[in-house]
Amino acid sequence: MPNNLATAEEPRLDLDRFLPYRLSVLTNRVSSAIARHYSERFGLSIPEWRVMAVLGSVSDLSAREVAARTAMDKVQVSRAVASLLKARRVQRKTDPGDGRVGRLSLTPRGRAIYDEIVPLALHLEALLLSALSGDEKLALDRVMLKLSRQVSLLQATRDWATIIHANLHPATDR
Amino acid sequence: MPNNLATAEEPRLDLDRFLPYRLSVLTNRVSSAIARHYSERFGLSIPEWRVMAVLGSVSDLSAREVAARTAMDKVQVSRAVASLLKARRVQRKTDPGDGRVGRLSLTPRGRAIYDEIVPLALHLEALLLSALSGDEKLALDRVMLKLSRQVSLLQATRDWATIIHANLHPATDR
DNA sequence: GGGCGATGGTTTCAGATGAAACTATCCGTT
DNA sequence: AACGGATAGTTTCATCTGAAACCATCGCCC
Repeated sequence: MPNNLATAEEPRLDLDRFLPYRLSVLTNRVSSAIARHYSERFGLSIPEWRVMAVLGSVSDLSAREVAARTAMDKVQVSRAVASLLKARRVQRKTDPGDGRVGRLSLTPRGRAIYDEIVPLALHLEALLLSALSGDEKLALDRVMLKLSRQVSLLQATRDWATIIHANLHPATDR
Repeated sequence: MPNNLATAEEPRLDLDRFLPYRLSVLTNRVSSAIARHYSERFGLSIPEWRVMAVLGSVSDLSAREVAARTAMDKVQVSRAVASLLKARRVQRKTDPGDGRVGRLSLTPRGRAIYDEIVPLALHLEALLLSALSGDEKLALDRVMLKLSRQVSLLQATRDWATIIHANLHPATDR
């Protein structure tokens, strides 16, 4: 059995088999390998790259919309955009109908970088995935979807932590 | 096909299907949900919790050994340990045979917290995994192992980025 | 058309983080 | 036993990050 729970009669925690920990280690290693790459070659941070990635496929988004599509918060987006503006990689035009909103798009310079990064990113992904069989890739896809949905569900549950805690300690709360 | 690469005849990047991105979003959501929990209830950061988690199952480790087992670097461990020492959750005894080395272990107070957290952590993991079938759990386990090994392999490759880049642009390097 | 709550976005401040410098101890060599 | 390089661990410094405060504009209501 792969997870701790399966054998959890007497509670025992082995970090190496604990899913949140494994996820975190794997992700950090993947991210930092890739980040180093983006950064060395293009001086892009991950937030900046994410903003460029979405603007590369859909233009004229507001910062709010970029945030929604990248799972970043508005502060992160604001900072990434500020830096990209300074480097003339994206441009902002105030929305004609709403003075608060800035419509963002790649400049030609930004587009050139985008066009160079995309094959690179895909190649990196392919290298990673080359360790998996076709079935495993499909399974990974499905499992990640399910886990994502499950996290959303759990987060949406009001007072998740409390509920869990109540489950574990039915009568006493501290 | 689940990944971008499979359809990469004309390079196109959809962030939502890009593995490193998906991993990162999923992990961050899992981690921050859990971190909020540890932090609210016990005033523990993730690094601190990791240190406690390994000391809970193996005592008298050095900071170096803790780092190795948690995939943290020595600075992170040093800071986490400093904070745990101050809170009297772990204790350090200088190694009798080597004055540089501190042997770390949980104090009774630390052990009490550990004993309270472990079932909680396992329960959280179980909630997450409850979205998956048995087969899917096994597949997840296998796939994560393979991906981890692949990342190691790629990182071990000298000058990974350069090699990739060379593959993509056989003749010109900027 | 003048307030007023809501929304888009930025700035500030304080704590977290990483890289590199630093300290202390150790071990092998002479 | 003294030097020099290696190792354990800490501190410093500069950057990053997140939360909350902030500013501007908007849409609604009177």
